[in-house]
Amino acid sequence: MHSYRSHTCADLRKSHVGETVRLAGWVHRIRDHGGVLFIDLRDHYGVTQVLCDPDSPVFDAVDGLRAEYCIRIDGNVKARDASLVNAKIPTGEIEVYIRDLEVLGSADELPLQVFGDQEYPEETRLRYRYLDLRREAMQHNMVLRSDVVSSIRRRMWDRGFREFQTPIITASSPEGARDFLVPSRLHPGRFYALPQAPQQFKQLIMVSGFDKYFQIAPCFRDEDPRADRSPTDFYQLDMEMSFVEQQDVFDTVAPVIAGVFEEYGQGARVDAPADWPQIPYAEAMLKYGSDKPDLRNPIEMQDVSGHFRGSGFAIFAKLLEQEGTQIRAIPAPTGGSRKFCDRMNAFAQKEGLPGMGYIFWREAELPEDARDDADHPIARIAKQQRYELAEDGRPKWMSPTSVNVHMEIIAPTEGHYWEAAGPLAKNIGPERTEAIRQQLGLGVGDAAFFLGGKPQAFERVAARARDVIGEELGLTEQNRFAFAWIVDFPMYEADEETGKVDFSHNPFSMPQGGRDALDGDPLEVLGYQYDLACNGYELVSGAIRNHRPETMFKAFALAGYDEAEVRNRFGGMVNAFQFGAPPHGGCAAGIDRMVMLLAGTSNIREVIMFPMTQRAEDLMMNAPSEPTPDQLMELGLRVIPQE
RNA sequence: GCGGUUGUAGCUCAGUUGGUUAGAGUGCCGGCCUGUCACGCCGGAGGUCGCGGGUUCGAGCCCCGUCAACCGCGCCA
Repeated sequence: MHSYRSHTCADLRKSHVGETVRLAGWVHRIRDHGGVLFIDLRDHYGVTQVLCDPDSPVFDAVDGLRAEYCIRIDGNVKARDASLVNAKIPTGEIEVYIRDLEVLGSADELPLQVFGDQEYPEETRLRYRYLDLRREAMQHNMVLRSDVVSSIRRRMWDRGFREFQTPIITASSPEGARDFLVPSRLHPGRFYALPQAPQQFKQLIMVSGFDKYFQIAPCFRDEDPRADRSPTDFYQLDMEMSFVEQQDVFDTVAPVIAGVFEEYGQGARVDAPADWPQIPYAEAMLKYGSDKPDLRNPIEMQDVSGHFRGSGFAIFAKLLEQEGTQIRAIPAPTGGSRKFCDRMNAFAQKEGLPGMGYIFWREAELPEDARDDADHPIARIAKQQRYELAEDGRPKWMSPTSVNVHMEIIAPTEGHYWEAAGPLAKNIGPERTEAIRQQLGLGVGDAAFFLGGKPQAFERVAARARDVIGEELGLTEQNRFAFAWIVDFPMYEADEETGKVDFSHNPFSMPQGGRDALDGDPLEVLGYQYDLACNGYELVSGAIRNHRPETMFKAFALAGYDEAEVRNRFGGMVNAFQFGAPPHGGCAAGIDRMVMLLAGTSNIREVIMFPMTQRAEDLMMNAPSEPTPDQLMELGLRVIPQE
């Protein structure tokens, strides 16, 4: 018999009854009934109940076992009595009567339990990651990760892509994030860098004529992490194709992504690639305040500046006199209560804004003086509200936003109207609030929130407010993966303080309109640069590349890099482009993020085997650590003591 | 670099207005229990209240500083 096992802990069924088997695994749980001991023996595959009665030659040894001992047992498979079958586990019809025991690895008292679903602080989980990983949820996440990667490889392969490995120890690409540097022993004072992405290599692979490349590639960036962003290193499905335009890349990648989400999305609705909208960057920022909108949330913001210009609400009216300012409304169907509005206002303040003005609509009786006076402003408003049914009987004011939220609301009842409530409404008067209501397509029971200033200053909070409003009002659809291509990214942006023009995204992207487009205002130039957003996350980022050296030099010149500097920094690629570079483009999809979405978590560390902490330390391996003096000497380095 | 939350038994947490000996669950140790599958019952051990300083007759609780984890800002072609 094999030294450790004849079966796994998930194998045994009624058909094995009578056999002598050998199992190995961990002691998941012990139930001691004095005369009889039950042990749930667990391995990667499942759990089998092992029974030890006083007749067993190893009774005393079994009595000494504790949770998470790694053991090997021999025993006889016996059927359980019908009343004792455990329907929760596939092996629940049998149990193994133990005859021999070998302790393969004993266990001290545990810093975290493998059994059960108790939550533990991440510090504990990361320090004892190997125990954390034994837990059911983590075993599931890691298997999912492996399956997703496998599925991606198969799908790419099936589309004619081939996987090639690119260097890990390579040259710095100083235009992007902070590099991880690796000192060179053979060249003291010089450093390699870990690639932030295989960007230049994959473009060189296209120049080399391979046509379609992909790689499950590690990427390294020395930046601070977020919940959805791993520090130090992460993995991307990196891909590139020759002789393609933007739409060709979309048509190639979308089925791969959609296929993976359908395969592992556990029944959640996956929008069909044909239905993925292509939203220009500027439109995304206006409607969602973000270039990675969550389209499960139907709320769309609108510019309502016109209604506040010269209005009685002095704060906004004055604000609008400044250049580049705007008042943006976030409609909140069904959010029409003071309690909800106040909570959202407090949210905005917590996020660092002065606050969020709001209006909400409620049904109110017509004022005395409006009842018999058809020209009374309130009477006119009431009349409009009563007759705004469309031909199909649907309220005219219903926007796509509100249409599936409250179909039952038709119009104000006789003698009533929809009164706009809230301090903001009082300041700007009934006509203006009614115009806002009509523009936003809201009705009784709804609310709208208002943010003013320069869009860059409030958009981030507006986007989060939109998320929270959609979530709290139950407008954001669950069990769905909603995708959208964000296109037409600007090539350049101006630094807010210095006004200096720099690349806003990938400097290797082809400007729309090519070389000629670069003669005008740089801030107007759009790139063939695109992202794929899914449920509020940036899942994919890519571009059609700039493969013409002269266009590239011009593009870099606009950002203040002269030809010599470009040759110095990107010499390998620039040189290559002088020898017949094909038009090409591609993208990179975040593997960790994809698995995170599929695992239904919002913490990327849940799907990374051995993640770093927020301060980029590995608590388990004790990294980073101090080098020995010999190592430093050999590398010709000296550490400057920090203050 | 900045802001916020958290830090109490091995682990997860409670701890009131600053007031006697800091509690519960779980785990651990001991005892009882032959059908449990989150087994049950009885008993026990286990505490630098993150660390340092301060206020006070008295600090887990208030103040200052500091460390760590997390969340966010900056950052992230």
